Amino acid sequence: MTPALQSESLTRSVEDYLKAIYQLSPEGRPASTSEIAHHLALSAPSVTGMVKRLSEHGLLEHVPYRGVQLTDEGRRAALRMVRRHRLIEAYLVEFLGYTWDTVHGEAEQLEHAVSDTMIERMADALGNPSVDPHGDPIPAADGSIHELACTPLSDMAVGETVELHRVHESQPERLRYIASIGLKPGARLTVTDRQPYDDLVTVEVDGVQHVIGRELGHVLLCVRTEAR
Amino acid sequence: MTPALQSESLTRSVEDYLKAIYQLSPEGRPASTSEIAHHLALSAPSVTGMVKRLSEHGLLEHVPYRGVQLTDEGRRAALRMVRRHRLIEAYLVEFLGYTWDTVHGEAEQLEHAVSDTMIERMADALGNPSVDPHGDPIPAADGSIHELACTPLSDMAVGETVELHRVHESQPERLRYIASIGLKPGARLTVTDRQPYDDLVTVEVDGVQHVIGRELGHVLLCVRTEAR
DNA sequence: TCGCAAAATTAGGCTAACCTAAATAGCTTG
DNA sequence: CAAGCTATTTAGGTTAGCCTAATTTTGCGA
Repeated sequence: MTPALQSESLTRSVEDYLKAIYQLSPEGRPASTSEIAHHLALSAPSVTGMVKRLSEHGLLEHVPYRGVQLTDEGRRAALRMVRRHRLIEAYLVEFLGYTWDTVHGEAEQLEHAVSDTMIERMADALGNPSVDPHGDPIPAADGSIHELACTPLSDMAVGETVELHRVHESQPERLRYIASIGLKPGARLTVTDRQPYDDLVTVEVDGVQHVIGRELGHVLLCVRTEAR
Repeated sequence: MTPALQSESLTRSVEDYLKAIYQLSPEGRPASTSEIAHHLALSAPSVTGMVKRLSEHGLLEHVPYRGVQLTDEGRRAALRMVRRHRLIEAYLVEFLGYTWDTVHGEAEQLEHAVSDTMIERMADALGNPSVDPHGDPIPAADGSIHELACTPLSDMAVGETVELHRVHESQPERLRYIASIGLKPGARLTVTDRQPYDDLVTVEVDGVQHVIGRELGHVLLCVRTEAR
């Protein structure tokens, strides 16, 4: 393995790859070349090439034709990017009048450009929050992260009342729709109906009924509560 | 000339070149290859190569062996970068606890990464300031810039009382020294002595005398005032 | 278990930006 | 006014990161 890349010297591309691989491999399941390519909007051969370089630098392990896993060093770098991204999102909403549908793209750029010092200043200004505006947990500076156990809305039974914790979506248009029907982290909702086809569930939010399809139901991560 | 580069598509490097050339050519005097190379810490051949590309894209005019001047389009792009840089500096000092000696490097990165929207939000949060923490004027969003007529301290005569308006310096260590002797934009100082060698002038700031050499004297830009 | 489709990799190329070494243009001065 | 120094440009090469086309591997279904 080539002399370790210092954390400073990771390029933008490398940072993007590491973050993508981290997000594509929950519980350390390997990520495939085509998943990574799709996530980053690149061709598969480009990914193969970069994966080779990154594994030579000790940031990940690649078993040809089998997939890719981050090493501890790679995971550390990935979590650093996730922390940056989510803190930036939180800062933009809190201090610069952004709404949750517009922060992703801006953060995607800034996460590569901001110094560690500035990130920590932003964290301080925010009071070291534990979640970002979508409810996603913000890894600590030491790399620890506490994922709250959530269940997708689509797995909830009729009659359950739940609190919405996370909204796993980054497309602005979809986020605007979600917000428009009152769904934000912290919202309380009750499952009032469920169709035997297509995982369609009906929920009541703020006294209004909405039908939620399969795709959306997987994006809305909830925690069960007692009805109030 | 090749189809105009859209403003969005300028690379980091191109933005740096344009800003450098702008800063190296007051009143439209052409900038030389070696000046640009020195300013950007690049080799002269690299500059020749980039200059050729930029002039093909209509951002500047190059007369071989004679130097380089920005076109209107190039100047617009350069002023956009200067605006970004200075607003970012102001924002970091005002809202994130930075001091004037530490903002330059951070802004140098951020100026390439921040969206136009975010820049304008920062400007609003600051109340659309006209100068940055070093007293340098911030170009307006439309590209207009109002340079206050200043005189270097080294040109002041004994007995004059002046107000310090701009400090043309970006090296952290030097800025810390300057601040440590009470010199900040807005400071009032009186020239109490002048040596017949080396342009050494003695000034009184807050009742304390300091000897200022030639280099520093050129960096401190002042406006004459009546003694109070 | 054979054959085929999908996934992955290899081969070969391109562009932006940088570099060093070599050649040339322009200025200055004896 | 020629010699020589300096500034600049040309020539040729490198690296990172991307691409398409061709090839190879894997796994699945008949």
